[in-house]
Amino acid sequence: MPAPTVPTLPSAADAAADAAPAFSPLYQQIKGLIMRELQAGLWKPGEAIPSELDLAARFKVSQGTVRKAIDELAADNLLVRRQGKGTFVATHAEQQVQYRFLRLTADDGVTPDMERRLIDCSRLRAPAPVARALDCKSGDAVVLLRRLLLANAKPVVFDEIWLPGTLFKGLTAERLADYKGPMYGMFETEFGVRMIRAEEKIRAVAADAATADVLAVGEGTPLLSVERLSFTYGDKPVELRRGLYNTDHHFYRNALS
Amino acid sequence: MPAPTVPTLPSAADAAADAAPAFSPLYQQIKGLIMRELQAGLWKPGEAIPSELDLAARFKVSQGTVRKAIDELAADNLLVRRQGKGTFVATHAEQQVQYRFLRLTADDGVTPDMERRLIDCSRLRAPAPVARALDCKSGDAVVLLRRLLLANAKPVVFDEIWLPGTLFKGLTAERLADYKGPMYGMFETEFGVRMIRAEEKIRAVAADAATADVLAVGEGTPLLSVERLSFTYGDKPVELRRGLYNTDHHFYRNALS
DNA sequence: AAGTGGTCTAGACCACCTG
DNA sequence: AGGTGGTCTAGACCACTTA
Repeated sequence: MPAPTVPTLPSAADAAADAAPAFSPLYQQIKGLIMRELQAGLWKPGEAIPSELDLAARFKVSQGTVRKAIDELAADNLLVRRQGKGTFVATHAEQQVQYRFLRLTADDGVTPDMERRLIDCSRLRAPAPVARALDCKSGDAVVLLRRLLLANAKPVVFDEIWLPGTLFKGLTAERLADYKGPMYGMFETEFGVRMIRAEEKIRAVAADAATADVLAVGEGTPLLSVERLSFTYGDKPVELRRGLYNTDHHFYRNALS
Repeated sequence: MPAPTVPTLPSAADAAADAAPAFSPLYQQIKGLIMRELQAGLWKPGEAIPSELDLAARFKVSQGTVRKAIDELAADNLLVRRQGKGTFVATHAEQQVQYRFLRLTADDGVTPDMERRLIDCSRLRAPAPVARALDCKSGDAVVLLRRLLLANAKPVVFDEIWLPGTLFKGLTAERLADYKGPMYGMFETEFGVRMIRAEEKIRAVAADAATADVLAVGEGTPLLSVERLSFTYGDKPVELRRGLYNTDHHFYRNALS
């Protein structure tokens, strides 16, 4: 087969061909197609996707092109490659690191495994700031979760978690309490909502009376305020979370490069 | 030329062939060689390195193999690729983002350009914890810098910066005050010390009297404590820094994936 | 033994930048 | 026009896993 000059993928006719130049390398188009199938739920988290040769045949491109597309998806943590076995859809469940997004470390350097304790789970109308973050209308139904994370039976993190009500219909305190493993794992398997990436805004704040109480610290104690906005496919925000961390014996770690 | 079976780079005879298996793909060996030349200062920050074809010929491998090595170095932020121009040694100077490692953002979302104000610069003997972090002996000569970062003429960050005395011989308050551009840029051009990556530990603390004074906040105000350990080539620690951030109108941003 | 991802090659052409 | 990085292909072989 002769190599055509920058062949446009025939099956990948761009839907909304706007004013944008919108011409991208083949492997980017392949990446987009794979991402769409991921989003559509064609392959479930933890499952293997078709082999590189399969996909190459399917898309009528060379293995190398598929490889480059998958490489990028793996770099984005959407896929996980395992030599000899296959390429798998990334998941928050069944993961060696219990909490992929939690950057907390104990002073002695070990990442403690933490106990979860649900405080309450209520359904209410979204306050304006929450609605703005979650990209829905003020007053829309949302779920508010409040919970604690404890290390060695001592509370370290107090979380308030807002979720869009439409996506989490049957979410109740019981189901949360029953579920073993990370919460994001449950969101995947029970609600089909997969957290892809998140942005955090970190500040230092003083503990108010209520917070001081649940965290068992003095009122006014400096706490780390971690506001997290999590996104699923298509950069759609699906979780707003505010955590208050007691950093007396733990710290938030970050790597720069 | 016939393709030998997993050819070991002839010029890359491993120095300390320890008990370690130590057999790695060709492109990893190439990556190591390029890194060594970077470390040796063969190419200065901001300069172009030889073209891919040049390096391929030099190392007697195909362009694709060099390409993969360079791809990883670019992903590590050691090199910067520029299509049509060449591949360049990454630098903290001449950079669009003034402070590559500073994750501070104003509440309105803009990354403010900040004014630097040096408080003092002193040479002293390393306290034990500093020596431990910098991997030198307690009592060794170190430089201690203290400075402020201001946004709109208001102090936001108070930094205490420890540097190994041996690497920063001629560092004085005058030279610091005179230098325009980011401090890490000066470290590169004046002292040949290049910061490659860093690790940060973040906590919430209460402002003590002295800190409250320089940051113009009340004593006890919650501040973000950002402890940064920076590394140069070979994972050698070369800077310990502790910043105290006033997060009343700014936050520390972080991306998770 | 068969299947998967991982490495390596050689060659073609494209996109971008500079003289 | 000539150089640089960027994309794409086709084919070979290696390393790892499973049956």
